[in-house]
Amino acid sequence: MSTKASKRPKAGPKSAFNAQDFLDSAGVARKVTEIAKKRAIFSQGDSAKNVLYIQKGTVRLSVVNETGKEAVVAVLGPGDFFGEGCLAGQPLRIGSATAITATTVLVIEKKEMIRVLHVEHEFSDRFISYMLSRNIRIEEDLVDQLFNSSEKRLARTLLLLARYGKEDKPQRVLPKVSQEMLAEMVGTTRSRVNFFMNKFRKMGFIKYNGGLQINTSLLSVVLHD
Amino acid sequence: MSTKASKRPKAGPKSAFNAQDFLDSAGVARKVTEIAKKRAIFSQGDSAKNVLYIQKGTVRLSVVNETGKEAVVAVLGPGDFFGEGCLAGQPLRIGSATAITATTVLVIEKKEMIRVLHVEHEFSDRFISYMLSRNIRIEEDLVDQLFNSSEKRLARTLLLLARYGKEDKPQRVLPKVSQEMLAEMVGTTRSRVNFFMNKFRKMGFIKYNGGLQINTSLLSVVLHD
DNA sequence: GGGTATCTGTTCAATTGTGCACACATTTCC
DNA sequence: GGAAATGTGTGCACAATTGAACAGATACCC
Repeated sequence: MSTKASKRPKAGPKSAFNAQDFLDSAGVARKVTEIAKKRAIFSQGDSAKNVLYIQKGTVRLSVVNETGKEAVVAVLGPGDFFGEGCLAGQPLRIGSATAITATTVLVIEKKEMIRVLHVEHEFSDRFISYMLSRNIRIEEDLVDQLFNSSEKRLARTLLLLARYGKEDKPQRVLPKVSQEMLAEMVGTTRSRVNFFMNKFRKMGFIKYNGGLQINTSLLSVVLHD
Repeated sequence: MSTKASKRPKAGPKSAFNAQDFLDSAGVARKVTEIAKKRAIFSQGDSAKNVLYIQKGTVRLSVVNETGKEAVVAVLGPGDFFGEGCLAGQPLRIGSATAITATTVLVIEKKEMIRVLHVEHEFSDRFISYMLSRNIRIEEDLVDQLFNSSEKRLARTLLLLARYGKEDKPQRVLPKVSQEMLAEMVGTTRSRVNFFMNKFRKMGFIKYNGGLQINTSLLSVVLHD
């Protein structure tokens, strides 16, 4: 399976907002579900009846095409919503959601979600903010695809991954991601990723010390030609 | 100027909802502005202080990179919002909005927008719906880029353009779009677009009769290999 | 510990896409 | 009308990317 294309992890950290508190106080029919590492939360083609909210863990959204190629559309973390397409009338899930690490999600029924959006302003604001920033992120990813070569896209992906756990330290050890996964995130092939990773290493932009370490400021240079 | 990358027109038609009515009834500080064909509504780098709502016309959102290449991120019509990035804290416009045809927009101040979203449920619903479908569309565009060759992307773009004015008629005359613009929408070069357009024509998928006509069902075949 | 599955490094031919260039057609605007 | 700006049809050298293969390195499971 999985041969091609895909996208980066999530952007900034979340506020102190806690969706569960709201849902509790509003008496919402919510359900907390735990998903083990590598388990599917939902699969492409499933019927779509609820919106999910991540309390803990990391979730990967991906799409598979007819020929079996897989693309990672997003990597989300605590405070992010997903599966919200059903609110726009999508009857089926257009992609799959998989837990990358052990994950806890809040399952909110579509109907409930709509009701709460009307009742709880803070919740509504939170959701709108989320949608807005997600939009910005997807649009950036799209523009990145339109403009840049796979080398630059890989550099960008690595930089975003490095920033993931925050900190502006020049060097950061990354959670382990295989070249295959990087290829799916960048939207290219593994051989291409391998080629550029070795190139970056030779140029001192990245290092392998047990985990992968990247030199943020050096690697950034790749983005600006 | 403008050499590369970009995206399709908007999706479905809008409901009978009229934002102005809401804004009027809520006593919103709104402003109606008319923009002539080809005129800029805002430009990349401008400060971002309001959200816009299209009442009439067609608007193109584009981004230019350092080297001057341009990518069309979206083509929007009546009922669509744009410039909403400022609500998520973007202080500057990350792209430009240009009127393709004579356009009438409602200019809603950021602060007002936030207030109205809290007060008017129907307006809030409308905005959320819009954000949801736009999200879906951008994500589709992204997946399209990740998976498909420029030939398929061009076919998809043409099909979406054909569906633009609705109708399921097998043939439809399109609003005139230059190959240059198509290249920006598809995310490739004009020579590539020209090559495929001629190929499609030779195969009878499209025709030039004054305007461009496309045979929807035949062209669809390209998408499925 | 040892077998198996997964990941990495590397090669390479074939395909796809880019960037130009130039002639000609069509539209737009004094 | 005629000049200038835009758009179209081509061709072509060269760059980037794919896809597939295979061997060795590592991680993971019983």
